[in-house]
Amino acid sequence: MPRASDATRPVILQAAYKLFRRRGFFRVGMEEIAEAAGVTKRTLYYHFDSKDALLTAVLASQHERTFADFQNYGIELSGGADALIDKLFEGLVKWSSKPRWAGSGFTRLAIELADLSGHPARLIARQHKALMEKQLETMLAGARIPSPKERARELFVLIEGTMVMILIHGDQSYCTAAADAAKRLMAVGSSRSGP
Amino acid sequence: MPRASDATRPVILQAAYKLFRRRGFFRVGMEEIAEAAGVTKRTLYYHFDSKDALLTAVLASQHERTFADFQNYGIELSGGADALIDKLFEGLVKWSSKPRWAGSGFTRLAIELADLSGHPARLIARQHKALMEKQLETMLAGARIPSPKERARELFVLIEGTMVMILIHGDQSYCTAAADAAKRLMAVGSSRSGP
DNA sequence: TGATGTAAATTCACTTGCGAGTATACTTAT
DNA sequence: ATAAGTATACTCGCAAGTGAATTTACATCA
Repeated sequence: MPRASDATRPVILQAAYKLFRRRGFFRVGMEEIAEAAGVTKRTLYYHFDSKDALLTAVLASQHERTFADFQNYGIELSGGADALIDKLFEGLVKWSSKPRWAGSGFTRLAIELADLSGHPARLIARQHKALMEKQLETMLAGARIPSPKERARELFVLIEGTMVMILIHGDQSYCTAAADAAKRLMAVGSSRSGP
Repeated sequence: MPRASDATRPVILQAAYKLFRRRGFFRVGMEEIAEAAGVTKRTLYYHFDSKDALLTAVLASQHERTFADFQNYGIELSGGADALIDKLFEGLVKWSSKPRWAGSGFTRLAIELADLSGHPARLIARQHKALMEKQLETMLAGARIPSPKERARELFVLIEGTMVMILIHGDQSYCTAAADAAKRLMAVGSSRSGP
């Protein structure tokens, strides 16, 4: 009983992303994804040629969602950089509190496929991170921070590192530590403190 | 033809670690590990009860090695914090230049087993990272940095984040960016820059 | 309006291969 | 002789991917 042409795809993509993010790529089977999406495995293969193709589509779709959200996110940056940083890291605290949180799906996949640098999913993850960093730069520029490009990169590294540490230790206090560091970095800019 | 009693174990551990770090846990088979170690799969199961047990032993053994190295590493910190930071991030540049580099094996495993927080290997990875952070604190204290505990944590987050970004983008310039940020963080300490 | 052909969409049941783990026999040091 | 250690040759289950039939939406035509 075929449903409306392209109503199934989004359902599959959403179910697959949920599973991939939580348990990784290799430990999730197509059967399981099919069940979660309420379809048969064969239907999966009707919509996606292979597991790799599904992964690639999932990441692409998730990038659309996430990146759009992040752009809206930065619209009302009435406060300065400190307000932005607080908002970012408070958001991370909230996100990482979710019961089965397992970090960024993009980061997770990049690491899981660390040795497969040519994999299309890797390319998407890379582009996603690059765009997010760029968007962060735009936000910092909007907050009148000098050298926003350099500061954005530093902030991004802090955020990624924080997510890893929360994942490893299950300790969200890394958020406040990183937020504090980030604020100081934005304030200080890149002036070598003379000897 | 049995070799000297416990000569085989280290060989297996080394071969397994190499493979686990490069390709992750789930994509490496016991057969493959056996071949790499120059033994049969059955021999693996003689020395280790299961793949999980092998993983746990591998991480434990690798922690011994790495942590000892890192302790010696900090012995001759003649220079101040800046010298230490340069040394750390230059080391990271060198390490990440290796042909098949795939980041820290501990981080990789923690992420790959993100949903299995009870897994013994996760515990070892966690302890390892905690000890490394502690050792960093000791080094910073030796370099007369104020609040070494807080600074060590910030530095650690930067390092982890840098490794992730290098892995994602294949771009080592994150090292210099992070090193610069780290130096400023150590210099500035945690003084809120008043408005 | 209503029959009907057609292609999109879905299902059930299957093959196939790989990988974890094992039963059992063999080898060598002491 | 005996026990630690290694090898050969298996079982077994799971997961990726497929073949062929089946169901429904919808356009077209009498």
